[in-house]
Amino acid sequence: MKTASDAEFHRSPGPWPGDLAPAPLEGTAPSPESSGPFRSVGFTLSSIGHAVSRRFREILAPLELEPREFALLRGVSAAEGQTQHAIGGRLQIPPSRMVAFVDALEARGLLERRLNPEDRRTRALHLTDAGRDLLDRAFSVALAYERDLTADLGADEREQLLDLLHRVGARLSLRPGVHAATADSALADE
Amino acid sequence: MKTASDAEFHRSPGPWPGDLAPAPLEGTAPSPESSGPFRSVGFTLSSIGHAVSRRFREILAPLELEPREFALLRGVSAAEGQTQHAIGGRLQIPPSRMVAFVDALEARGLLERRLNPEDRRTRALHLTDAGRDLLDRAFSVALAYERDLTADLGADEREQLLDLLHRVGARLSLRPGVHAATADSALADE
DNA sequence: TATTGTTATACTCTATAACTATA
DNA sequence: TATAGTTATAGAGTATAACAATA
Repeated sequence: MKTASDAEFHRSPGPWPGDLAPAPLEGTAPSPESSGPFRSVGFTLSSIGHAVSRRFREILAPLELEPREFALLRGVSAAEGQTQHAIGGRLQIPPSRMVAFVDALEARGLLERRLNPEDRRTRALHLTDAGRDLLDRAFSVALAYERDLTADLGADEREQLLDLLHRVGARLSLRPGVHAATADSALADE
Repeated sequence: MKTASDAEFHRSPGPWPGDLAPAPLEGTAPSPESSGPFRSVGFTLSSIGHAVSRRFREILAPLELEPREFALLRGVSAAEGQTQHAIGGRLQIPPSRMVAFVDALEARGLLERRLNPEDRRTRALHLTDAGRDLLDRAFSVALAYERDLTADLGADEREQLLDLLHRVGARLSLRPGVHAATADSALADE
């Protein structure tokens, strides 16, 4: 049993260990269109997803913003004035982690905690003008990145890709255990 | 400047911070520019890649094998008898990390270090029978997972997906800096 | 002097749980 | 008694550098 959410703000599950072809390490460079006869969708998805995240982190770096900080600014922007608890809950950030994130962004003047006279335990989060400004810039960076990523795709291909991805993604949201693809079944025949 | 490789055995770049639609947290999206169903390829790739990795870790867990350990076993299997240094180099595992990984797998009797009389600094890595056995089982689990992931796709759709993914992936292997999509450009117009 | 493998150290990240102040 | 936010603590993971043995 997993304890709780293992969603966005939690530790990454780590990389995929390589393609399924038995001996890909010899010979030529790991070029994307290498001569492998079998290419795993799982491997490809995992490594491209990894690369997409890494690159996004890189292009966001000049704004001195981590992806998760971007996400938090977005979360505040989308629910301005809500409590730290509520916003953290939506992003599945544990309370104790929220403190550090908000501290850092508040210290940079990007958002602020406001006291609520009606419930003096809570802190309402608001973006500052600087925060809104930076969030706008981060958005435009993210949009440029998105355009760049899909620059070689026609509009129809882009839709096709998203459709196929969602169909694969739908397989993943099924609960584990009802699948044949667990190592338990491999253990069974030992 | 990055120090060196940030490939498979290094810390994950972390999750994508959410889709690009400005206000996705409320009930229905009152998004002004991207009316409704704008879905970012970057977001989708990142989150599905994440989910694929996480699930793979889960289905491998009954074998008491982490994805990276699976990768290392594969690496040894593909280059049996080569030095720890050489195999680690191919998988881009820093030397000091190799020690711990090999220690753990050797302690479980899955691989062994053999001394090389011709160069007594080096350790040649070999799989044991148990290691080969476990690797086989891990492979069959990975193949079942792959089949499950793509169960809703026809053979042609599968090829199409891989093709589209590789075309997006090709955008990522370009060096950063030559892109328009860096936050530097957003900084420029402040 | 360079290289292979090892060990040691320091640092980051984060999960957990105590703690406070309110309610 | 329960909740919002904070602080403290401990543990995992890992990058870096020092190190020993060998070339």
